[in-house]
Amino acid sequence: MKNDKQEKKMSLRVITRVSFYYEALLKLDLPQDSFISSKKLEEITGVSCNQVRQDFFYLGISIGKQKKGYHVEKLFRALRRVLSVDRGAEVIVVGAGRLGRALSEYKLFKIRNIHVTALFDVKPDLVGTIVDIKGRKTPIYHIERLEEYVKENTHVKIALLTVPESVAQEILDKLVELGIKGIVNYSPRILKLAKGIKGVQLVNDCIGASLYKVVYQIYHK
Amino acid sequence: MKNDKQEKKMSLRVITRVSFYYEALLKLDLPQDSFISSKKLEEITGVSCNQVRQDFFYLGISIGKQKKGYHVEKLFRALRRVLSVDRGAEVIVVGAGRLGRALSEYKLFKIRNIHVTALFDVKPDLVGTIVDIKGRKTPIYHIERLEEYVKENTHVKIALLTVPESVAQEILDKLVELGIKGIVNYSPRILKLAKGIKGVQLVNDCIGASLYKVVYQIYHK
DNA sequence: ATATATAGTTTAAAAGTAAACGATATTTTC
DNA sequence: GAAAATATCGTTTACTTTTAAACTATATAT
Repeated sequence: MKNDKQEKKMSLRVITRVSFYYEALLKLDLPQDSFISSKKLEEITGVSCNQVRQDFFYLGISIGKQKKGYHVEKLFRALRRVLSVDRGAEVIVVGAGRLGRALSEYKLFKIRNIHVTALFDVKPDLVGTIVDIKGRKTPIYHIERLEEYVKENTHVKIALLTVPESVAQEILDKLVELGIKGIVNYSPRILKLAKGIKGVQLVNDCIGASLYKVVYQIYHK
Repeated sequence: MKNDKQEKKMSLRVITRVSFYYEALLKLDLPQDSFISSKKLEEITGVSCNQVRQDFFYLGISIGKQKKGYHVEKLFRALRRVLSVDRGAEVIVVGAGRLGRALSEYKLFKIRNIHVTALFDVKPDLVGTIVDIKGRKTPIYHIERLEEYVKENTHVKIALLTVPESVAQEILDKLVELGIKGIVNYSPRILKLAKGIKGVQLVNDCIGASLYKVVYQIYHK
């Protein structure tokens, strides 16, 4: 079966791996006209060389040279394109607790051209303060100002949701109502979009689950 | 094909969902002798009722009554058993940055009987301080004391790894060498166990990837 | 007695992963 | 310089896991 080279829809797994390839290239900072093999990418990212080639095939990136690998500059451009790095994104973080602030300064967002422009919370000791995110002064606003902010900053289309699960669904609905088009929910509950909502991207991510798995595996061996 | 009811190996996906069921039961706090249906569990956890039944079937939990659902007390016990909640776990966090500290106070660890007993870091302004984790005073030690700590606290078998990716592999290897049996790696790189290592559980979890996915999806619609 | 809600089970479909294979450019050997 | 060996790719195939749907049975309610 031939790969038809048209744009494919990537799953979360694929996107994660492709991001790793991109970040590996950035980190290695090889000469633009050198080559990197799938084996080398395995070393750096931990993704098997078979999987690397499979991903490139799936994405229509067929620029490899036998016995050498992939031309660094070409690969770099190809990855930037599939990831839409050039377009970047400004996002807000709703819930300025430890997790929210940790995400705000997540190192790898910067090189992906993703920037947190504001945080929101209800806690009086957080609201009104300014956090420093890689040199940028970023404010924490009261959550009441969410609506105003989103309406004034129409380029902000994405929110990271790090509020307690008890209010997560409610705030998600509010965000969607305000026109937010992408949400990552980090509360330990699978949130859902209200019926009939189209064109909004929602990803649920439970960061505690990995530890659950390890605990489980240790007791079941 | 009959379900043979022997203990099955759960994947991360299954464990995550089962944890949600367990946490939903805790949260609802229904009378012990009432019933809860798969539909109701869908409402609370976001997991479809089909998937709920499928999971229970897979796990050999067949305690449902038609037209009523699952007996709350029985279900509660069954879930505790498959998750090994009773045995609990004490874990350490290596890397006391924002993410490390966020995880330390992760609400749902407590109800799963998981407790962080110590954090480790190299930063002078962190080392020596005490953080309060749900009422427990928890120390941040210099990472040099890792070996000593692990050897003195042999019941600690699990570590959460929240260090920069540049040192992640190195510290993972160290942890394994010291006898740690389970590690969750939160750095954006797929770490691997050294060749020949058996009986150690490693899960790689990249918390930034979900946002990457949302950004991607928004630009590819 | 019939209808309905709900479970348990099976089946089918989709997604994801790993492995194998053939092709070819470069390197090595004679 | 020619032939053989090798590294590496692109592609295919097979396998496994995961999810979704459909179906059957039954206890309760009408």
